[in-house]
Amino acid sequence: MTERVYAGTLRREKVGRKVALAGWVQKRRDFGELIFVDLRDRSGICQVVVDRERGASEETVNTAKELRSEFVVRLEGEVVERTEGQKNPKLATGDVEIVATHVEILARADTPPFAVEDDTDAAEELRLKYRYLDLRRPSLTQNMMLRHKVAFAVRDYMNRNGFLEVETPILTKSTPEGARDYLVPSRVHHGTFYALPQSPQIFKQLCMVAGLERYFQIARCFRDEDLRRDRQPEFTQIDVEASFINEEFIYTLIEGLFTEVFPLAGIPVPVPFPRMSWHEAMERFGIDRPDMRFGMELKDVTAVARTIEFEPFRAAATVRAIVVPGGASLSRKRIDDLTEEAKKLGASGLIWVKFDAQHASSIKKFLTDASFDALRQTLRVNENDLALIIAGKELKVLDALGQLRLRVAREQGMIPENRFEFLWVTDFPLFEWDEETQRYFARHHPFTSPAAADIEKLESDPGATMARAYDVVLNGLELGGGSIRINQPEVQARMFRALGITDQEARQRFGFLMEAFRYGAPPHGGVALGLDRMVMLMARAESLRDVIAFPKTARAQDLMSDAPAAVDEKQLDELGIALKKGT
RNA sequence: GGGGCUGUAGUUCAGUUUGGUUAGAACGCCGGCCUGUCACGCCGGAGGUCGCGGGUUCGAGCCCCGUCGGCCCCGCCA
Repeated sequence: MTERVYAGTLRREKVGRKVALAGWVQKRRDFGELIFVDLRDRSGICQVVVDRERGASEETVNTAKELRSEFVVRLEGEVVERTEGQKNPKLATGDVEIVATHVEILARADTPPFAVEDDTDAAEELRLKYRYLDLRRPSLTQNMMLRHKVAFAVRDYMNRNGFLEVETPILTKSTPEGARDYLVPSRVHHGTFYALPQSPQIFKQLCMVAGLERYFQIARCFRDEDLRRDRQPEFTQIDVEASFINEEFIYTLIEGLFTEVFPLAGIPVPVPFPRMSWHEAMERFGIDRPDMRFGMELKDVTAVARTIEFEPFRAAATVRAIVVPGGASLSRKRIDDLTEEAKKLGASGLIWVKFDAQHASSIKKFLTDASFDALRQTLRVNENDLALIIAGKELKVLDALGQLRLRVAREQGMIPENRFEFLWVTDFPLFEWDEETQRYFARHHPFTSPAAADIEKLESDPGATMARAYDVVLNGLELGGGSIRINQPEVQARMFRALGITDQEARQRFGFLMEAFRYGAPPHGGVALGLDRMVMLMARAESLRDVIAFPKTARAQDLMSDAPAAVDEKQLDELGIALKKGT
């Protein structure tokens, strides 16, 4: 039997070879006794010629006539160079074609509900229902291949660096706090539930207590929260933990990993990555994961604003601005829309100043020539720039302006394509104050170590305590984050107290971890990277759905299998579960 | 939980403003012809639960109410 080769790999070097191809019919072009068939397999597409005048029997021609889109075929023939004028530069294999001697239909196919081709305009809803057809489209096939390459490279790299891949339980225990858990009822113990892991956090720390020293896992994680284009309810983390290490070890490890992974998609990775404290990120970009591909940084104009007879400026704790280059040409309507957006983002209002001949501004009657010039100098604007100014409480102002910066940049086309700006964000506060519940909660998680110098602040000034935590950011997207953990039981106890968790609650929720730490926990720390997001950026995809084989919709359903679905009464009985009326 | 957009042949859409004869187009599909196509071409043909349910009306794809699904954003995501 002739050896099968992949259709997309055929090039001029293969001319003269007898080969077999197997795959799906992309397209048939029928000229009677001459038939062209585009054959697709996962490697690509190659044109096949079935020609009565070039050795194809009548039977072979008749078989080729029967072919329709998505039929599965096996065929044999010879690789032949096309004559000049017959070559197709649009096809990677366009210099050659297969002159077929034999064609066999392995499986027939119904007409697909949409054409299997890259530039499909089929609705995503339809494509998700027939996901196996969607995945045949070369761009999705290639995304799956890229994802495999990334996962494979990660395993290889981690292995070379002495990390052991350890599987942790999927059926685990709910730890309230954090995201909503997916629950799995226990049949053996009615009324109790497993939770699917939000991350293997506690187990990987137990691996450190267990003395495995270096752990990693390509781990599925589950969070029952609403979806976004970059958020799926189940997703994959590259989960890493190591003992006897510090922050620098993690930075070097991950930078090294990225220098092997991102080039798989042609993306260069200059190391080391720049680093920025959380505080600086907030001040300059109004966000803890700044997109460094463009400027338009936030500027502090509080001092100048105080000189303006405009009450909101005088009353505000702080006044900040961004400068939109050439933004003076923005229409009044557009600026009004931005004002609306700013209000939705929590700003009390949006002040704008155009640095054009008219000095147009929403506060023109308060704006003297002197203050206009002072603003011009402080902001270092050019002619025809536009300043967008927000006054108010510091965090609200920074946050709203940071969001506005991103929207304006997107709409004004200020974000360069094909640039990849990596960044470490460091020195996070350990706690965040929650207005709603009037208490502190852990910004990262409750096992994050406070900075050595700040341990005493756990009791005296929790809000000022810095964490040994870090995030790795790419183009404004959080790729991952981690921390050096607490390994001293008494520090952990103080941490729980600062979080308002009683000893009893702590024992109930994390007792096994607390107990484990009494038996000698090495200093350790780690990081978790979003594999899906990494592949999404590498594939230049718009949505996580484009890099997950079988993703869920915005309402967390699988349109192909129809999950989630009702179950039999019998199944519920076995679990001791009765549904509430009306559901 | 809130906001925006959206659902009409297999597919992508038009038709909804101003309710009115038989709901159109392109691609795809089916049959025929065709030896250099790769958006093949030419001739002929079939194909509709206007998401679903109810209401208003002499009459609803179009108006009203409800409901289901898809996408994006806010909240949420330690």
